[in-house]
Amino acid sequence: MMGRSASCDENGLKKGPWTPQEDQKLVQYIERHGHGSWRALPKLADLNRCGKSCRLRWTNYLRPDIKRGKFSQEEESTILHLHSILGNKWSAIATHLPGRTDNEIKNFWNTHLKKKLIQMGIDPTTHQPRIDIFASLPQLIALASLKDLLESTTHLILDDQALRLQAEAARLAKLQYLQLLGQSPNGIADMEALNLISSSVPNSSQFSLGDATSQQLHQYPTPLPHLLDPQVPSSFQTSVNSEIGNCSSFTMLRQGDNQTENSSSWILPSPNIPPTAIDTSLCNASSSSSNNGAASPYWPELYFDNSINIMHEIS
DNA sequence: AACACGGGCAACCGCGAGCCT
DNA sequence: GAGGCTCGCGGTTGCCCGTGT
Repeated sequence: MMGRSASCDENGLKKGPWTPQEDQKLVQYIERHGHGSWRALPKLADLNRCGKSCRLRWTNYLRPDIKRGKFSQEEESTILHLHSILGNKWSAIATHLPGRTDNEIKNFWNTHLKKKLIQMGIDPTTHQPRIDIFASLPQLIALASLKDLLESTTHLILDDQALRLQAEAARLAKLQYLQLLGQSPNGIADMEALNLISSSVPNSSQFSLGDATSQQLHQYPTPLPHLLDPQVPSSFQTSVNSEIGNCSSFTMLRQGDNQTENSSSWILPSPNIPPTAIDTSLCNASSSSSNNGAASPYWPELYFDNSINIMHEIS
């Protein structure tokens, strides 16, 4: 590979958080002379930092045109849209968000948007509904049914044998679910999703995976009412129920629900958008530019209006 | 009041691309 | 064409602070 710049810890250069004095020196120097060569800058500006650190500090924090504060709904939508096309091309995404840095967008994605998508049952990498999670529904439904059945008869059979049966059933269901996750190509994302699902379910600790043998089924809440994220509107849930295995007609609206946080409207393409057409026009095109081939046929129609322009910019 | 925990974010690290000699 | 230098990008780390116990 090509040569690489010297590491910042050479020559005892300072690392870590910047002091106001250092900031001042950097800003004053760049205002007077421009940054020029980043490698030469620290010496010229009397900073005991490496050039890389100076560049990062300037581009991510000190630049005068940086917009700080919360992301607006419009910005959030733009990021989602662009990520669905570009994948983790944060710098490319940042060029469409004036005043926002790639680092800021990346952090916002990792801490907010990614979780939001997972909670909504959407794979944050592909931006497609997570049918692998839905595929595990039968196991969980079976668990719920068994629980209901047992509950209805608990007053008749409360002896140790019944409790052992419950525990064994719960254990088997969990093992099945673990096997399912193990077979999934999205293993890690699945675990994230599971954690998120668990975190959104009251008493969800009872669904933890580490203590399968010790749990007893009668402790479980009825999973079904919670299984689909309560934050996901009913129109989506209904659609999910009827469209498992046929995701082409997903419709997802998130308008006027009881989200407490500052959420934007979430709209998945309506059935009148032929996914295959979008696949060929966008997904294929983006696969060459995106590391993950992360392209989605499942984002709002309005997002696609300027997609062609963006794709032109990419190429 | 003290401690533990988790989320958010700034900063660092390693790699690859582009340019120059 | 090979090798060196610089810059920029994306992934990751670790600190800080708010919140819960």
